[in-house]
Amino acid sequence: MIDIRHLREHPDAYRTSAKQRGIKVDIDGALAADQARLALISQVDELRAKLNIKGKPDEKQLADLQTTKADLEPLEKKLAAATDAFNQLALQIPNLLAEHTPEGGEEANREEKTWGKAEKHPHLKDHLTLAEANGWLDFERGAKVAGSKFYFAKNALVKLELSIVRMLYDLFEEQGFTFMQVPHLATNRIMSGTGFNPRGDERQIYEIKDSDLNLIATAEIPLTGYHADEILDPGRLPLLYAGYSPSYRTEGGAYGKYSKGLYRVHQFNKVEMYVFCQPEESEQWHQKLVEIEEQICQRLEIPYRLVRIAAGDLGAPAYKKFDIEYWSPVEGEYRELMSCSNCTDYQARRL
RNA sequence: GGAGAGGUGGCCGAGUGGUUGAAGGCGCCGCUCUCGAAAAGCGGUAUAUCGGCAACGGUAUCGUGGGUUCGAAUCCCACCCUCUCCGCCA
Repeated sequence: MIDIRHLREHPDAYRTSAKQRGIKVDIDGALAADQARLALISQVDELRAKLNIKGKPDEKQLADLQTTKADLEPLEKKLAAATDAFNQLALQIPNLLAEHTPEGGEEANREEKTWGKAEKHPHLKDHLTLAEANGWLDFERGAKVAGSKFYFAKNALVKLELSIVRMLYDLFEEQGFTFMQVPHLATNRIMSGTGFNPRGDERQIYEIKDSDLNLIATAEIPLTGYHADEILDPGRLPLLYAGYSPSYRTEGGAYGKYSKGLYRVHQFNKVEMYVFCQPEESEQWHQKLVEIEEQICQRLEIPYRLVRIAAGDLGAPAYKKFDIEYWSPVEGEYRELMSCSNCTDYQARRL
């Protein structure tokens, strides 16, 4: 959710952001709905003020109160409808764009730096061939149990993951993060507050039938919801959290994208870092998180590059985003490994 | 799954239809006292939103959503959550 007062004053900034992201939103409609809403709020408040008398009314007052109440009811209904109409439009408006966000789609993503040697070794086995040959991955049986793109991980691969997570635990502890295991289900409200569409057309989320719960697509979702409805004392900030959880994604419409082996699977484990901080510190913390991600790659001796994500490749909540892509020596190209976004107050306002 | 109890401000806790946004206490902030601190005393201390340059004023908020009423923290209905006991399963 954007700041409506900011939108009133700077609608063009939001128009530009939406346009560059390739998101169609009705800014003028939202502003008009906002004005309609404001007009109704003052009318309703005025009538409510009349109703708020102190003590017991006499008969004449009582008659007036009943008239006022009759006038108020239709206005309240209008206001509720106007508020809904406004919210529906406002919730679709994406966050602002940071300065120097590259214009264009995925192809406009800008390489900021590289680390390590990017050498191609086509004679090496790819991860799937290697893992299956060693009995580390079993997609066939995964499919038997849960369908295509599900897998069993075994032995050394499991040990590798546990080891990496253990390493991250130490790193996060060192950096002052609270490492959490989180609920793997979240309500519609928390999902959409985070910026995911659990029930929309483009949804990538598994929903739980006959409930308003969904499987999380990232630990970002429960971590964002962790402080929902709370007003945080600035003295407690920054709050540094890390979450470790499976991520469940339908990956609908993923055909055509690179999807061999462990790419585009429906379930994978992931660690998420999350910081709640003062607005004026968010740029600094964003940089810090990117730095930690780089440190992780460097400790693991994984060659990578840092990429600034272009406007057209950003989701609605992100104000600024970097990806870290690791170098794949088999394919001879960089592939997405981690990402890091500054969402400013977008999720905070929704939750 | 069944039975019971309960959800009130930063925290504890009063409050069963009308000057209750809510007693009292704790905490916090300011002042007095003190060389300083503690103690004591006095005063102040919720959030959101609308209007206003501001002072300030209006509205809403006592788990959530509905309902009754001129008026609801208080009465009715549904749901959510917590605690205790029983059952069932692991």
